[in-house]
Amino acid sequence: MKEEFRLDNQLCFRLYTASRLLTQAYNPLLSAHGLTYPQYLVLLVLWENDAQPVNDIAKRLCLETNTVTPLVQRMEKQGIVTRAKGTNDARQMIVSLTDKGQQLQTALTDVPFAVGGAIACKSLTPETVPALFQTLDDMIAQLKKNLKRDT
Amino acid sequence: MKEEFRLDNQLCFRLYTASRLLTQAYNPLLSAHGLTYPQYLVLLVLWENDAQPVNDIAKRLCLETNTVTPLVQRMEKQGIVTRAKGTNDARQMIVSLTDKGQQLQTALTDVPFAVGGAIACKSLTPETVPALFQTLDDMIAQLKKNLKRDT
DNA sequence: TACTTTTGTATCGCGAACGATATAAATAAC
DNA sequence: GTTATTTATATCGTTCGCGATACAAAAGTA
Repeated sequence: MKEEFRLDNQLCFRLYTASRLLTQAYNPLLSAHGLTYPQYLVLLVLWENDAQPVNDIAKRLCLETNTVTPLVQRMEKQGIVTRAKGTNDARQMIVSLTDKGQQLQTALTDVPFAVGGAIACKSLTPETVPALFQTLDDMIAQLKKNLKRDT
Repeated sequence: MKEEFRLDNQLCFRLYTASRLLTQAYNPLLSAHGLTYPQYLVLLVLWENDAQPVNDIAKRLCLETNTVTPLVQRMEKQGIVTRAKGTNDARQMIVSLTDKGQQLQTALTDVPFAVGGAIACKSLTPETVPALFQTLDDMIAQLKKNLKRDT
């Protein structure tokens, strides 16, 4: 058994597991409002800048548009967002928050804190978090560059 | 716009993105052998210990058995593993590697190195990786504990 | 022994995620 | 100005991932 194949040596498995478990921590908080985690991410994007085309949302979340399109379609069906053809560019589909979508920001105020509590551990301190963010951002940037190159 | 809602302040979004992009880096290497990333994880588990029940594989990967069952069913169809009822406990379904499954370990020898190259960046050094592993392991342990408590 | 509870898998349904493909609109090339 | 190319979405098919449910086997209990 080669050392490189040991599950405990895999960075990817750690990221994969941490991501899934952390998403699970969000779930009860979000599903109480009929939301999923990816839908919550779309809301974060729109709360920062309302009325964005599907493509911009996808780019911001590093997702493909064929993931985002059905995602926002479901959100439209729930009355959280509206979808309207772009006026400048008729190809674009502009996604905008409804009142309900805006109000969710208030309803979800305590979500970040609740999740923060669920992951609080001795390895995550005000000193270590910036370094962790830096490392992850660096990795993400590197992966984006390398993945794009293969296209 | 509250600071806690800024996408750039979200740990979960970073983990989610890093995990997905890193998985995408595995994809061309694995799909060349007809594998997906979760199937590769099952192989890592079985290469360490062959002939395990579905439940043990699921626990090792922090997945639910209703995710692993169809996963190994597809792998069985591909001739990578076999599934057989347990002799001690007839409820268990023991998953074992076929010769083809064993040989994949040789065929995939260079995968860890290729992926290592794709994420190589200045934030990932022999000095920083152990700390990163520690932080992620710590987070994962904490999340497991808190998620279990809600059950 | 008979009954209840727990455990291990499996099935179903739904929402992602993404490769592949299709289509219309905008842009570039000629 | 017509044709070719690129761009923005959308649709389709497959594989996760997981909550809910079902069911048989094992373990615990009376």
